[in-house]
Amino acid sequence: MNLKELAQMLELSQTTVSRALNGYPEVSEATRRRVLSAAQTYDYRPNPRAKGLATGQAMAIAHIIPMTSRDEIVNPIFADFVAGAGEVYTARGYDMMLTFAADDKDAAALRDLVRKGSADGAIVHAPRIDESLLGRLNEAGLPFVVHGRSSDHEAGYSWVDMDNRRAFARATDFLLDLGHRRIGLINGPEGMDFAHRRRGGYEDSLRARGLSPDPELRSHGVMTEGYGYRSAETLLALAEPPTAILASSLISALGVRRAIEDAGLRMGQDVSVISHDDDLSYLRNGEESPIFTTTRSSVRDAGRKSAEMLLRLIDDPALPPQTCLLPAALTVGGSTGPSPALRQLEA
Amino acid sequence: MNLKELAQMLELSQTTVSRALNGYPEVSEATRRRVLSAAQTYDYRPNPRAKGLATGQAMAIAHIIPMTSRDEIVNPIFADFVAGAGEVYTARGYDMMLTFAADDKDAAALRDLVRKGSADGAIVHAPRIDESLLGRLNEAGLPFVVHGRSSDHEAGYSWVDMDNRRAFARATDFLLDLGHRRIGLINGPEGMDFAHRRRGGYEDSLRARGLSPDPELRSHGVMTEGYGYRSAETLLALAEPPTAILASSLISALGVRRAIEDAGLRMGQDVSVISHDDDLSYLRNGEESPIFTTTRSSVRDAGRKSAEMLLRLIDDPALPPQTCLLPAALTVGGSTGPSPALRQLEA
DNA sequence: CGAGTCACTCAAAGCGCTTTGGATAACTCA
DNA sequence: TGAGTTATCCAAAGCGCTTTGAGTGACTCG
Repeated sequence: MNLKELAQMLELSQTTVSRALNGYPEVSEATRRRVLSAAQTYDYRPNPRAKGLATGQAMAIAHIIPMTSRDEIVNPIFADFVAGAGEVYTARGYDMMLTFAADDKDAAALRDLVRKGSADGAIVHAPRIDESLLGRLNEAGLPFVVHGRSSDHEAGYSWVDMDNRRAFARATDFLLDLGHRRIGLINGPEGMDFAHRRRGGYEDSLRARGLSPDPELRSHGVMTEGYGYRSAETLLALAEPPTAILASSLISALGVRRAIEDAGLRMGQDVSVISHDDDLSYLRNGEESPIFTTTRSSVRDAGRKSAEMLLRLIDDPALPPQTCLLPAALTVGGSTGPSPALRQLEA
Repeated sequence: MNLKELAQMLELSQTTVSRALNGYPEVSEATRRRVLSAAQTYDYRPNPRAKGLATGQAMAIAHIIPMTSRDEIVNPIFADFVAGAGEVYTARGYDMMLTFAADDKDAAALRDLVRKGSADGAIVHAPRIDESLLGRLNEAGLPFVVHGRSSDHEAGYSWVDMDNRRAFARATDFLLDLGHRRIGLINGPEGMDFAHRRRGGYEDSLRARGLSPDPELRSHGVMTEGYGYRSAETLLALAEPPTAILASSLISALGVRRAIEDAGLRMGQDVSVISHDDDLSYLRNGEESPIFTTTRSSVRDAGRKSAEMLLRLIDDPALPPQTCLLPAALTVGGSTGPSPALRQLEA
């Protein structure tokens, strides 16, 4: 059942039917009702492609995942983020499409998207410190929102980001207040923007207390459980091991904890741990009482926020770049406590 | 730059240009080269919507994620699966779109998809034991592939699935061979098909040795770390606790391990653990030496396989339903050992 | 040498929708 | 009463592509 047929059934022109369906004013209420109910009973649904061709609107949002290599770690955050964004899209009738942009080929893929193409807007995931994608998207004139930021990218663009710097500064402050002086940082991959910012917050906080960050206490890597384990193992084997560790993800924090226990130490007593918690639905930080002390910010929520922002941008292209900085809550769990030195003093 | 303009530049008809571009034989090699190079230099890209309208092909695959509630746990497997499928799609020029099908509203969403609509085919994720989606998709005549199966669904459909039954039977056998007699099963959510099959394999294996499955040793739930912890805690507190535990996911296995250690026991000695491992890229089971003994099957690989199967089905609609049962490798790690009874005997 | 092939190429119709630029009839108001 | 509005509706022109059905030379062959 297409427009033409429906119009014939109703003995009306396609124009009138189209207008009735799309809520244009130049249709009498009587005919509109008639059209609407006919559309209902015949279960008419406009062909999105034809509509798109005619209007130039695709009613679809592209999610762009930069990938340097095929085998790159899939971001564990991704599923939750997308679920959040998906809620918003379905409510507004938008489709959602996934694009993997391999660094070399992405130019082509993006151009495909853009040329009044398959998507009305895009969301960029996991940007690097200097994400070349952003420049290209800006040139292309496609509305887009970045989940995260790209520190070295100077041009304006819209983003939704967690306050990584502040979160890690607060976590570091918290540990310093507990008397810890040697604090390890098991961070995300070197080139990622969020990792950059987290390190910034951590180092700022240390410097603010007159401590100079020790490169030995810092590591970068893909945040697997094994990476957390190995990094912590290395840290604990140092001549002067840290009494507290900051982990960039709950997954690697699980590895950190394992390393602590394997070393015969107790987490929260011998070694304190704070992790960032993306509030992933399948990796709750102890449903009842929190195991880890964390800086928490829901990725799903960030997905929702990003989608809403993007749709706003699409609705009104004149809008200046929007930004949204999500705070992270510092919630205290069982993985932190006073530094051993402080503990001795108290005893 | 569109076809018309490109044709004008070349002083050819749109027909010829279109044919040259799409590899039809009735174009001389000379003109084809000319067209191709012009397309190259002017960076011409056909408008996918127009192409779709004209051909009836959308060049897009829908991934359907059944959801009963907004807040349902997002499947942690999803990101990896989608990455695998995405590789195949991009290689073949297909787009990938995500659809969340809330049980009540999905009828409409699916119909949208189907009516020669936005997608040429679909992949259904995480089916329940009786997934009503499948019936609807079959009626609709849209090619689709299910990741997993739907036991109660009798009509034919194509699927790619891990051999859940066999994997869990083998794991159980392995534990039985080690002398374990009380084996716990910390399974996935009750209604999910894979959980159903895993339990089947586990119980079959027990029965084959004359043991009757003890309902007390079995639990169902969403596979978070916390769920693994609580379930294991409960099991270990039984009057006659299990000496071995089967976990349905590495994430909950981490919880199981924590519970074992919190109870003052040692994994692999006092309590053996086997987990299923979906080989997720961000949750490696010990990059160097495996921590857990697992039944492993790569979800990413399943994604690739599913996508390939679907494209085959789209290319040749006459094909009968295809199936692909992926084996799971039983790899021995440090989390299993002889049962305490056997250990004593040996001593 | 004329009919039949072959190798290329083209004009135009069509995919299903929106939108422009009228048309028509019914009303208004001086 | 006749010009100016207003409220409805319509025919037809796109949107950018594929594909059908024909046309045009050049070439083969009996």
